Amino acid sequence: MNDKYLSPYDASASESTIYDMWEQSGYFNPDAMIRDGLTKEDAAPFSIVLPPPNVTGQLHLGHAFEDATQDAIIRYRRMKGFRTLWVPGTDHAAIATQAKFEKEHYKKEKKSRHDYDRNDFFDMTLDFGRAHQSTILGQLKKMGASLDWSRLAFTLDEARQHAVYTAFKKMYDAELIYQKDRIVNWDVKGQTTVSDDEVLREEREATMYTFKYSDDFPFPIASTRPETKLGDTAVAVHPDDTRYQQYIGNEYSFTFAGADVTVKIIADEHVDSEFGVGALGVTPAHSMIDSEIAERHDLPSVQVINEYGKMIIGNDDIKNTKAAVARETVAQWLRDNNLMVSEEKIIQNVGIAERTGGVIEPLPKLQWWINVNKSFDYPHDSLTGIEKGQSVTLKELMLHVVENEEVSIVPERFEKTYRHWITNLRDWNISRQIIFGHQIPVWYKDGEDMKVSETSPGYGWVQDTDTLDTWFSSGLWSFSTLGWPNTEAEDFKTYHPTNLLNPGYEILPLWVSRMILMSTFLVGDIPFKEVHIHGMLRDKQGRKFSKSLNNGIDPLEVIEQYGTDALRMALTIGVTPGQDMSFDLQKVKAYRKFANKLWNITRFVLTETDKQHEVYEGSFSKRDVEILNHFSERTKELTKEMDENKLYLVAEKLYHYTWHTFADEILEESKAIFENGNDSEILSRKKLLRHILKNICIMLHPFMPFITEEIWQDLKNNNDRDILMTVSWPQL
RNA sequence: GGGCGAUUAGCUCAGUUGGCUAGAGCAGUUCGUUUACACCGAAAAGGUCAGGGGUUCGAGUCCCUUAUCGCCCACCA
Repeated sequence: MNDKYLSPYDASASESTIYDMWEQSGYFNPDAMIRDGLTKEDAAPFSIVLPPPNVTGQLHLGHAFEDATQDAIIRYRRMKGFRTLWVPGTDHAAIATQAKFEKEHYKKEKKSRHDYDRNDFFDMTLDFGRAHQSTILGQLKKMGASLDWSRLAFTLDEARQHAVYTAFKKMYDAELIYQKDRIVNWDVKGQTTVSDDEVLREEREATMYTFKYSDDFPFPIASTRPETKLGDTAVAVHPDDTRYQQYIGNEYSFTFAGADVTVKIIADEHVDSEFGVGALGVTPAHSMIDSEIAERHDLPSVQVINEYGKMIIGNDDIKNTKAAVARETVAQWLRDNNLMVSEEKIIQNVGIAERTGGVIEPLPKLQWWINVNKSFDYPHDSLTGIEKGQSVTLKELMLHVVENEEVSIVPERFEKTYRHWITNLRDWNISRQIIFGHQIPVWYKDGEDMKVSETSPGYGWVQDTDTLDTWFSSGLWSFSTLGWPNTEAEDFKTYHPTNLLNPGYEILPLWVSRMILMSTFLVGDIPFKEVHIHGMLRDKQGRKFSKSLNNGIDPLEVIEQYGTDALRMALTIGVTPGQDMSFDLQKVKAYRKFANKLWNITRFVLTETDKQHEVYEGSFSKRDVEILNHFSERTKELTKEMDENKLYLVAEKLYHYTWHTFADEILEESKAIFENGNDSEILSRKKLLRHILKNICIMLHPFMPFITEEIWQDLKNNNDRDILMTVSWPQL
């Protein structure tokens, strides 16, 4: 026996050696598995794309959680004989990365993006991202992730750039991408638009002002933002509201805080007559709802606030001041002119940009959009339930594949969330006024129509300066990583659609739905068959991990102290899909003990038996047959649960069997047999111990890949495969 | 305002289509053991499955309702 079993299992001593061995074997790559006859040539494919981590920082425990789950599934499928591919990659995370880089760079150099040429700034940000990428890849390896590194992708590399531009052109040609001046979520601080999903809500105290526009105006209106009222072009009331019937259709002109305002009284179903005074001042330029009303009634739009959050009209006290300041100035003006009816403190939700924390100022901007409600003739014939040429909208496609169960969402309740979200989906604003990202492939030249092209159409053409929303490129992830737009690429043909996606529920609208949109339109197929949703990790007290709470746990430190296998078990057992889980180091500790238990079980077996015992040809004793039958029943049950991705059950049952059946019962009674039994009983039992321990290693391998591989190296027989990772799952 | 989830042992959670005496890990109790393992073993303890009502031969599981906590969506101006 190897002396190393005389001391407790030391994860740190063996894990990196084991990982190197795997990596050098090349078997993370399914092609190598086939080449060496470890996977059958005609084996069914099984593929997962790694949700690409943002290159903004390091991996946290949440990533480790995802990695543990996906790697367990991948390792299982590989052992099960599938042609198994897990594609690694990272996300350039446009605005998040740019914001972070700019902040750190400013701290050091006192220079911002405005101090650099566009290309230089882009390159600097890219370098920053690349540096994080290499850290991230190192961390994934520490986790034991059996990703095929030969297929590493980045959402901003050349191949993905080509995919992005191809996608843009196809959608533009189908008239699903359009350019339009519309109200956007403008992040004043970040100086860019953000999509609806990147706007967070924060409760803030505000004042509800009730006032009249002028003495001549017949009734008061209410608003928390009187400064925007300089841009009102209508007052909307409910059509059935008797109080205002007589005014509908009238037009009033007056000067309001120095601005010439003309409002028309209109009737709109949207107005809630119960709320406030039941009359809504319509500001088409600075409110999403109001702009919709304006569109219905064909009202003009007057912009009041610019990109810097400053007033562009109004009297001298107001013009050029910040909107928040102007609010009070206008309120004072109302008081001074005896127009103010009442002021009431209320709590309201304010939109905040997710990445920069800046207040969102809705204002009109010329932007690029994806139209989710436009009908078009479906160009593919490969999607179940939708025929080629059938008239559909992107929204309908997104709903169809989920309702049709082509894409199944686990747990099922998230289908409701998904459906609800898609149903209310508005057009997707895909342009961003930042530098780090895919520059929009649209070119302009004086006197010519704009052109969509991957490269410059020729002399004198200037490219659109906006970049694409980062989710545009990650929406392509399931197929841009597999060779698309070359639809003849081997990987694309073999591995798409992928089998499984393992995202957190918070990313369902942002990413999962976008992948479905892109894939159903561009490829004519679903991006993945199953969405296996995970919950969020929380700390011991059930709080989110966050910087402000400083309760973060570095997975690498946990690994250093307890070993990757222990961490992986802790992130697997007791975790059900979609359910949040609180993380406690106690748990990791417990599974480190388990690793050591397995270590000592091995020590016992290696001490008492040798490879010769495995080929003992006598029959098993009656008791051993009983044990074997029981074990194969368990194996059958566990295999079924693995097929259903019930990792939390399998891992726990293996833990229990190993410790409390194999060690506590079988090993204990073996001692007596070895002392008092007859030769055939002893030989039977020795063969049995090796057989079961080997199978435990095999089945535990997806969860605890390192220690099981380490043990396998000492346990394997001449006719066994060299590397446990490539060994076949028990056949029944 | 709308939607969803959670509530099971001191703590963290399982409990698949309703079916033996409701399980696991950790913590705690008692005893034991140092030639596989003290990162150990054995034994016991611990639950009106949030409350109430209903369906059923049978409910932790299905339905209704109440309560508490949490999350998501929604620019009542």
